Amino acid sequence: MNRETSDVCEVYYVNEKHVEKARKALSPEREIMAVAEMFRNLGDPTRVKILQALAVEELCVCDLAKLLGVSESATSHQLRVLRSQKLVRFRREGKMAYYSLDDEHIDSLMREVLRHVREGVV
Amino acid sequence: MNRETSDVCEVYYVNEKHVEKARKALSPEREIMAVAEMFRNLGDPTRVKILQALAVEELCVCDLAKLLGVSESATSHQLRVLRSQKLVRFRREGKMAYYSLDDEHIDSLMREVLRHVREGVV
DNA sequence: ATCAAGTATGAACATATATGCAGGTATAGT
DNA sequence: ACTATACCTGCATATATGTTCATACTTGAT
Repeated sequence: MNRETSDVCEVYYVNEKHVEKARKALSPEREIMAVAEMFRNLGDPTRVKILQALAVEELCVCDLAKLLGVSESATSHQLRVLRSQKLVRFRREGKMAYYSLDDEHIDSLMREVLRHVREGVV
Repeated sequence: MNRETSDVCEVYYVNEKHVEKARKALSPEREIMAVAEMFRNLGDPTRVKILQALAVEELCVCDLAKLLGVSESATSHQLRVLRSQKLVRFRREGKMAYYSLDDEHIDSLMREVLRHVREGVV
């Protein structure tokens, strides 16, 4: 019944106060997009494996390809994705390109998610 | 591609020691898959917004739909994804379904990624 | 019991993603 | 110079993912 007339309506259907409060907590759009893209780039089994492997020590593309059981081309593609997000970096040494984690807290991020996943099983 | 003929090649081309060492560091396949799926589910702008909003306070579907500017159906779909990963939980109160973060370290995870993203801008 | 509100689900469509292939670049050794 | 090695990149495409529409469910009120 006439709900936009009284002052009660605000807390009746869509709670505008709550919506406003939540809206203020949101990051700006470009940050949201960046965060989502970062997560999306982490959201592939092959890339997760790459990051876990690189958490131990730096590896070249052919090592990674062998480890993952996929072609070097595919490995390179995935590394490009990870590079674009500054998740891994690489150094050239002669013909080889050695990849490593760009950041230590990438590893801690992975571990935290792993913990969450393991809890979920319980 | 494959060159496992001489005894020199092991430390020359594909470094088997490194590969083996890295392989041992990898989580079992199902955990890798779970981690990847978790990240993938976090990798959508709408879902990131939902989590940021719920970090403040619990909200019902229609509040979230209003906040996000998408249909309630779409909101519900996204919430189902988040529920499947135990990222959010909900309680029914009458007709309403109030959603909240399932876990406090979801929030800390989000913040850590946000930090990484902001560093990247520098 | 009927109706409407709030939410959930299923299927179809549109878009995005991962991978292999083929070709290309850069470097080391001869 | 030339060749081979290690890696990178564009293109094509099969698969996966997100969104929309229509429909079904659940609850509270009449």
